[in-house]
Amino acid sequence: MRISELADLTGVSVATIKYYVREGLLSPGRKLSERLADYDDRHVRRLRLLRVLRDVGAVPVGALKALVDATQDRSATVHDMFGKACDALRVETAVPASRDDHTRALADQIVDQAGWTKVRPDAPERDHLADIIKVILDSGLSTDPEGAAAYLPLVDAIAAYELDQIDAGQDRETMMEQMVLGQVVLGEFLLCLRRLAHEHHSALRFAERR
Amino acid sequence: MRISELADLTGVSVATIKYYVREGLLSPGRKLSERLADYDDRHVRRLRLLRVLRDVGAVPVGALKALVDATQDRSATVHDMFGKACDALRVETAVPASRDDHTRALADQIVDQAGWTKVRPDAPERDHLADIIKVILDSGLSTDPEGAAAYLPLVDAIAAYELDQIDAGQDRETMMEQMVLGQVVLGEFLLCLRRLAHEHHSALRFAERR
DNA sequence: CCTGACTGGATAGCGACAGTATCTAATCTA
DNA sequence: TAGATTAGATACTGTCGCTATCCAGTCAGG
Repeated sequence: MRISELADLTGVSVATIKYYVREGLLSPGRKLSERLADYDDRHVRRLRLLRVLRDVGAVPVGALKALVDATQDRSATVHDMFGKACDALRVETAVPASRDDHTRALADQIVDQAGWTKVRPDAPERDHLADIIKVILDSGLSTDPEGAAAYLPLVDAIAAYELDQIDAGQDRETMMEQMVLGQVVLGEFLLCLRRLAHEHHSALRFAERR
Repeated sequence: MRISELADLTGVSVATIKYYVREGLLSPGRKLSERLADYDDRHVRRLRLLRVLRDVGAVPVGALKALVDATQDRSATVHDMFGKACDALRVETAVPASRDDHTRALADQIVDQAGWTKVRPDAPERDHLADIIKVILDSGLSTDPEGAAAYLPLVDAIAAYELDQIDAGQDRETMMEQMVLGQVVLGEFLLCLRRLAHEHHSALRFAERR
């Protein structure tokens, strides 16, 4: 199919498609001649995926590039690929405070306590967790620092459920797609449900309070 | 205190403080004279809060303004105020697709099933949930549309725990602060834990797979 | 009293980001 | 053969969240 059809089919403008090709998010079409290339349904799929990630998850274009690159490396295991996806999808929280050994230790302790033995000891996510813990402690949010424990089984159940949804029988590109969509869209789903639950529980507690 | 002290204390530049005052995120200092105003520790608190919301949650300045405005309305109940906070903190997912009655019905059904009876029938979050459900269905993410049911008790437990952390004995501004911090920072915490859990469970399932 | 640093307020500018638009020369299609 | 379309390059736009500059008035130290 030609580029204009691809644009019509996906609702993405021709200019944007060209931009994505330039940025390496989308492979160029198969060249038929100097001024004509052919796009197939793999392009349609990819483009739809990219749009969902941007529209729903506001994933920056640079992160999308990292995701594409991770899929490309065919020597890595699926798990390595997923690890790179997690790294790319983590929003860089700008916490300029210097690294803090204490909170980092707390973070490791939480991972330990959750029983997530397979998390790389050098996973960047651990530092990120430490940063967030630092913010929580600094802002006096948690009177009970062990309260995190309450989250762990719940989060574990959610993550296990989501991973079970991924069909191991598919090719790696499809699996990556499911992983990334799960991470972003179901993450949004989760936060949305949580806001609704907040509204309900806040009503139970504070409806009368002025 | 003078503006330069406020800046030093919070690590926010004088120019940025002026910008926040312009945008209505921060009240102007108490005027001592034509060219001098006094800032107190309420300004320090507010400023620290604003920075956390921006640095950790990437909350847009416009949403921060909505939050401040919601706190200002002293006639509303605490619950109304929290409702406005939820509205402001929802990232506008650009799903240009037309509203869909079917997914909206599904959304209402989920809220129902969760037992969140106190959620306003016209809560904007319901539409947002409908949009996300539409994306989930369109992208063929969920083979099992009832799978959402698995999330509900977990999310409910998390939200209930978080609301219980809010100290009803405080003034409304402090309660709002706790609510908003909980929403944003603990939301980030939750997603961070989830990514770690994803890494663990992905290792269990796909470590060998190439 | 003088001088230089600082202030509130207004306005203009900047850099990153995510596209858009324009142009060119070639090529396809009616 | 004429009008539309294309790949590719380059330049432009609009939004966001600050920054920088300017102004004139004021304060604090010597």
